Amino acid sequence: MKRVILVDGNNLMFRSFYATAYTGNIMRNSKGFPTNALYGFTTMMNKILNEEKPEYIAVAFDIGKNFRKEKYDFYKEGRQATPDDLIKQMPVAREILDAMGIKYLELEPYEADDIIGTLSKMADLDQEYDATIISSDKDLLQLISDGTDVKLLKQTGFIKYNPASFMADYGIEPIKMIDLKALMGDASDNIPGVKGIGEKTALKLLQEYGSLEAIYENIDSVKGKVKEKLEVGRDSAFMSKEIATIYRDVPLDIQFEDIKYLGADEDKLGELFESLEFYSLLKNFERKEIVQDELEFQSIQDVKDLELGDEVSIYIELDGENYHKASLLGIALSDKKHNYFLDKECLKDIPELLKDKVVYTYHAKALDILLKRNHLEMQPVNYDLIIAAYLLNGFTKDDIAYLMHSKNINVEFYEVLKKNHFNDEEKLKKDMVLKSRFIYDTRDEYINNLKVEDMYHLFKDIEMPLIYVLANMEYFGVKVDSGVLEEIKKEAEAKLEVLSKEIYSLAGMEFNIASPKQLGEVLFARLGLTSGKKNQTGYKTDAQTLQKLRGKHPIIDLVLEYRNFSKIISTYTVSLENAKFPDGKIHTIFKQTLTRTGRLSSAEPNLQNIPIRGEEGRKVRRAFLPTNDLFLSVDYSQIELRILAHISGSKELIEAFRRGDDIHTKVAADIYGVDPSNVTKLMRSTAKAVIFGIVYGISGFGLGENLNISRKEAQDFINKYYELYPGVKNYMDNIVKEAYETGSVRTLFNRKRTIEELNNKNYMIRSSGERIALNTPIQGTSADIIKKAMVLVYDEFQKHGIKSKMVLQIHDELVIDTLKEEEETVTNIVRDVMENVIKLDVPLKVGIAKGKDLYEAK
DNA sequence: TTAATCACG
DNA sequence: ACGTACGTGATTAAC
Repeated sequence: MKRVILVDGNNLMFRSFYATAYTGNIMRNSKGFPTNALYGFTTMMNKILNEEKPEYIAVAFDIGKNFRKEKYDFYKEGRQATPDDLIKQMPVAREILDAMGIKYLELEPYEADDIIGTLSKMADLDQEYDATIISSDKDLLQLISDGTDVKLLKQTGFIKYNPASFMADYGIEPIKMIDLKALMGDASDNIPGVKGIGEKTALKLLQEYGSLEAIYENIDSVKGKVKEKLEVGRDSAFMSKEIATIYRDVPLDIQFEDIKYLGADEDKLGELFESLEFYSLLKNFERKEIVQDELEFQSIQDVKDLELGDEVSIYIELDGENYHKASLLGIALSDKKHNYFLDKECLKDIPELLKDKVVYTYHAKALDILLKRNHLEMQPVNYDLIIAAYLLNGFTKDDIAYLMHSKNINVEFYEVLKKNHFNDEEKLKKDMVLKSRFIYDTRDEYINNLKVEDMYHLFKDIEMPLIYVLANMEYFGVKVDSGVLEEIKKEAEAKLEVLSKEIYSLAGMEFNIASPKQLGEVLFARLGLTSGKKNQTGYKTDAQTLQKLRGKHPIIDLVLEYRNFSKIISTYTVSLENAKFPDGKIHTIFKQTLTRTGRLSSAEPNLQNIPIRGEEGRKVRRAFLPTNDLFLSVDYSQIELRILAHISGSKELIEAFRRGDDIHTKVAADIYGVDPSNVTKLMRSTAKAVIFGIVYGISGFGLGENLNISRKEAQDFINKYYELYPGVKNYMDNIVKEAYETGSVRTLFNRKRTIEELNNKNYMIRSSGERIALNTPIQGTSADIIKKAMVLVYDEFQKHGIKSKMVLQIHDELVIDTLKEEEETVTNIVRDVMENVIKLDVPLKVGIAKGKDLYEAK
């Protein structure tokens, strides 16, 4: 028996497209070509090849005119037009199939269904062949027969139907699907059926009479309303049957031998995947080199051989993404006329070579840290492409290859380079000089775009100098005491041991407490606790859910405690220890070009989420020690709310801040209508939640969930707040309106964020866009402010010869590793700079803490 | 690789 | 009728 796989290509493409399109940001390659449907389609085809191992396979598509539509113009009427982004991908699907060695079939004026029906008929007639149809379209179920089964794709997985299993599910023969549709119609194809007859009645009728024809032959034995409806809808029923019937004699003129699976042409497929940027799919096979652009350049061993103009671009390539430990592979330089590749030994000459020149680069922070690691020092560069590109487009990935591809210059992506080509010196050189050339050649354009977008000041006076502030912070690092970490770990492990024993005994079995799946089973199936919401994989067991179950069973508290300690062990002892460098310090990477709001992020390891809220976790902070004498921590007090007060112009909020009120207490007093002195802790924390919720664009429902109160009560709080602070409500309405009009929002420093979500037709995504519009100017302005403060603090330190070092930024807080003798000066500088960095309608206030470790400095 | 969870502002 | 708070990074389980 030979197996034939028949794939509904149109169906697969639509499915893949809509599976991801709803998020609003569909997947595209660096040239902006949409690739989401193709990606899903390709993985699906790979899966089919792996699972089915077909000898014969064909993929059917719709094309051109459609005979059903020609005859009945209401057919598929009212359907949304196929999105352009999907149409564009359709021809490429065919190219992919060609490269995969899979035949595709299409013939005007037939639909994919008809082509599949024709081939399955061939299989039905030929004893030697069995067909399997793959689609998520139920219409194809009518083709099920002894020789044809259907793999019906579901959201996850599939159901395989043969005549028996179909009968078991539907209670009718597969071919009767047509009659079923003739009766009940099909809204998506706009097939009318019989008005008033739905699936239930239709199935009953068919089970009783066998077919549409038989029903009408015996129409007199049908009773009541149903009979009336059938009589009225007679013509419509027969016409619907005609439309719903798959045509099985499409003149394709092919044999099964014509659709033999040939296997992939890997070179061709590789090229396609390259251009689509499907790197995960490329990993599976060796490829031919991509055709790449070339450039004339000189390879240099001795810098004496260089001739450089006044403006120079430099690009370095490292053998890893963490520039605190990666090694240099080479250096590329370009000026107006020349391109050079310099051996890595030339690094030592770079500072002198570039002295007093105007220097451009890509990722100046990595360059600066590389130099520092080699005990070299260079003047700040004048222009960093990575920063410019990020400010102009928040989606920019941090690989220059993406920028270059978007301008049709084909260099290897870093991910691929790292995997395959670090040893290929010639290739490395060629790519690197292309990169330095690109930096040089596009500089004016980027600068100009920044000016056009009113972000040149932000670029030049904040982000560019900040590069060096961050480089110094990262390079100086934070000392970590392994002994303290080890102690915390031991203690936590001991707790875990006890806790797990108790948990096992309460559960009556041993299981992996760290597995949400197993834990859910134990809590809700075994112990019978009333389960709350479910997630994709089963029961929700997160802390919020478990909190609500406290008191219902002793195991809950133990599980919460278990989670607490295991988090401390894994994330805050073991991995922090692993992150230590030979100098006994941690050197994080502050990512300057990642977040959509303008904040920094910290990684490898993240030093912006060291525990503080819980006492057990907070102890981890004892392990963070100053290299100098003490830590000074200065944090903005309620900066986001002050910014809200300023940009909304809310009179009430501004006055409250000017008076120096405790804002949460003040709002609580207003909301509850009591005197501030009578505000309870609960009232204050409720008010705090309301205020934060407002900043995030929360709904009554969300606030209710959060505070564990009814949606109505929560909504009342929100309404009350709007009533008391009309300026805030006004701001919210205006900023959303403005965002819809311009497609973007800006911070006080003009940082721009485009919000594509606002154009989405999905309500949920659009709402999310509105919340982003609301929140970004606030969060982003706060980020701008502290960034500017960091630059100024750094400058002041230099000016006064301060040896204390800024080491951490945690969004609204700066931590300074301070020398005892500089304590007072440093405190004054940091406070003054932070509070006076910008004049708002409300004062900026900071809180100050000091200590011998990070635990105390808070 | 993805989903769930939890740490921070 | 819908689905429900902004911005991050790291670990683990499970596929």
